[in-house]
Amino acid sequence: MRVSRKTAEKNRETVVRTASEQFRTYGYDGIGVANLMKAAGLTQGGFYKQFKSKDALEIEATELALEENLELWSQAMDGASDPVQVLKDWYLSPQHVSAVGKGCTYATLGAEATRQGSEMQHVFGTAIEQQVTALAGKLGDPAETRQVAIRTMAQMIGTLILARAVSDADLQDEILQAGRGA
Amino acid sequence: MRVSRKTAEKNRETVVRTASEQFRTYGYDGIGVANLMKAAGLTQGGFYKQFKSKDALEIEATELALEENLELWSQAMDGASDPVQVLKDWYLSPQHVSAVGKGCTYATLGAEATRQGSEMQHVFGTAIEQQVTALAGKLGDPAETRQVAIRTMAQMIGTLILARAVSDADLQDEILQAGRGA
DNA sequence: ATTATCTATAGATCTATAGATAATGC
DNA sequence: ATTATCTATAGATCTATAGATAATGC
Repeated sequence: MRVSRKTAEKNRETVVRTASEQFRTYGYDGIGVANLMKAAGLTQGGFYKQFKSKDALEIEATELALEENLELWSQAMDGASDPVQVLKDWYLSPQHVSAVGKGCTYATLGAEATRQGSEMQHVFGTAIEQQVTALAGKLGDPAETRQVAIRTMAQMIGTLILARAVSDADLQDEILQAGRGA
Repeated sequence: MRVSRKTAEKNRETVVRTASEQFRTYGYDGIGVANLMKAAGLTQGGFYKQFKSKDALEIEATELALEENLELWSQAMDGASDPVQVLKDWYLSPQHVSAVGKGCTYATLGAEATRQGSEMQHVFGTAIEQQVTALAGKLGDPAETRQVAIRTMAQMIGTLILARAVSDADLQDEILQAGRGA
């Protein structure tokens, strides 16, 4: 039953990574500790030896998801001559629309974060600040870049949420196209 | 205990209206039938004589919330010479940011709707289509108006979600200002 | 000997139902 | 007599804890 400390550390990371995808897919309240641990290949009993509470895991999993976000945006824009257009095309692709669990955390959990208390808001606040700074760095005019970066982020997030909320394929297409344009 | 049919119908409407606010505030999974009925001034036992299931109430309450949305946007733009700017100023005001329960349903429940099954997606799809059509009707150039309407909606929704996800007042202000500008 | 994970379960909460109560509506 | 709402509760599920099990690490 017992595993080595190295394996235990790996198991813990697997739980956080699994949770970061499951929360994005089902919401914080949409999946319980038992199913989370099962999805990570473990049993529920071990959970509270690794984490203080489900709330604590929500924070850790969200931090990981938001770090991945930052990394993915960076990669998408890397070396592009028109970084914003490349970012939009990647972010608003059908692949990202259907990749809910591995996709943008702002779009999946941003609205729920508002209800999760001040610690979660702090996690989102820090991440948004970093994301805006990183995106602004890719742009030209330093005076307006932060405002442009925020508008670009908001536009993409709002577009992805609308596209996903819709079942009609034509309307979804129209929404994504609008987001990619101007 | 029993009340007149007229009162019973009124009670049912109170439950739907209360639910439309409570779901926006706490999420579909964040409030139970017992607390919902208590918030409407009734007890939980009567619920299932009025509604088939909690899912059925979620659909009805969301339909009502989305109808109110359409109405509010319309009112905000009514008679304005620059309807989009007026709409943005109203939508991205500090009042709307804090009025979660009575505020925009796309921003509070749009991401969760994706997980609630095809019936809920259909409800959102229909509402989005109506909202886009109504907003496009307020704009000029008929060729691009739907795309502009969608972009405006997405931008506002994304901005509101980001603003609410943040606890830092300065960052929230910066986000809202970016959304109101160009 | 220590401890990572397991099985089992306590206690709270959630959806849904059953049957009692009392006012309406024929 | 009918029925809108109430109290009470069944059964499922959720978070969290207790104690058993068996492999690691001194």
